[in-house]
Amino acid sequence: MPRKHSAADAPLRLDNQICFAVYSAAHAFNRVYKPLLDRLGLTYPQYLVMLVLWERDDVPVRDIGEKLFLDSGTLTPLLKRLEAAHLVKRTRSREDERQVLIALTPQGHALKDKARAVPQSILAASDCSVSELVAMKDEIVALRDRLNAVIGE
Amino acid sequence: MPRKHSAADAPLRLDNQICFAVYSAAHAFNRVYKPLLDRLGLTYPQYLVMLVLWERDDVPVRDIGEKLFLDSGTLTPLLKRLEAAHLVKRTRSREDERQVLIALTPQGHALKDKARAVPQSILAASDCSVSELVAMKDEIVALRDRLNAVIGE
DNA sequence: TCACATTTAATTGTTCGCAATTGAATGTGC
DNA sequence: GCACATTCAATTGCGAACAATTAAATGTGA
Repeated sequence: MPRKHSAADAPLRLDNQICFAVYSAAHAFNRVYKPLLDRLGLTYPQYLVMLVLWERDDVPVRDIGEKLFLDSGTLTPLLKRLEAAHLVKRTRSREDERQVLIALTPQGHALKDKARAVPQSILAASDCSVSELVAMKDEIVALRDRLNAVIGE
Repeated sequence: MPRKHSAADAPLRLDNQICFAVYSAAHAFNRVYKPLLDRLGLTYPQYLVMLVLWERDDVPVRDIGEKLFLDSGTLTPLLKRLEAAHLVKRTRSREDERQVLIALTPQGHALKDKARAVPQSILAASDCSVSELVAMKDEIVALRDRLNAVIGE
């Protein structure tokens, strides 16, 4: 007779699933970021794009997509919103007319200084030592990369 | 003179951010789940709702939301889709007419058996021992709960 | 050169996720 | 019993996220 909490059901229990842990942690991060990013006028995915651009400017959409694991269906409208906010400029590459190059505007560059406060606040909110966070991050990245390897068959 | 990779910029670098690790790992999980859940006719958030219901049936929307950290704006349309797929039934509670109770249909119950294959496939894809995954899961859940505690001031 | 595949971004349609609002039901203090 | 706040789901609007398709530019082989 199957009981309410049979051992066979353990793998299906919500609290046993690492994917739900990751899923719900991502949402929790988003909620902590929200008020911080509101001050910058950015959403979290837009913030990620800006992080990429602050590292290297004038890159094709495809490069941004590879770093963030996002495709053009997500990035095209997002980048248009960043352009509407005067943070980036989108121009067709002259060497390869298929590519659209994304470059920061002066305002986009300037926003970087304001953004420096964000990681500090997040560190405080996580209530955790830097070394612990780095260790966790490395584990999660390793897991992510193994998962992504499976997707590519 | 700020160089290309100055130490002051380290906290803003994408690869140093645990939140991006979590964010991208969540997407990677989603992509691994996709083909498995397609066979069940479920999306990942729908699968999470079914996990909750397989543990305890006939619960108000609010209870599901608390377990999954989702609100009615997300759950109402999702539950209507599950109802359209004949997996759940939505009925107003007679004790409290504000509440909508979600109950599994026979088909919803039956789907549980097919779902048992899912966690196994995920375990294989993560290419990791169960004990390692459990340890990681506990760390991530602890981090998530600290973040959620900050949100509630 | 010319047919053909590949690359790249854009578009369309569906589903999440959440903030803000609405409206009905319930509970509370007086 | 009645004004008032609270609770709950539903709704609206916006921004991701992604699959599938489209269209243009480029590369490749015969």
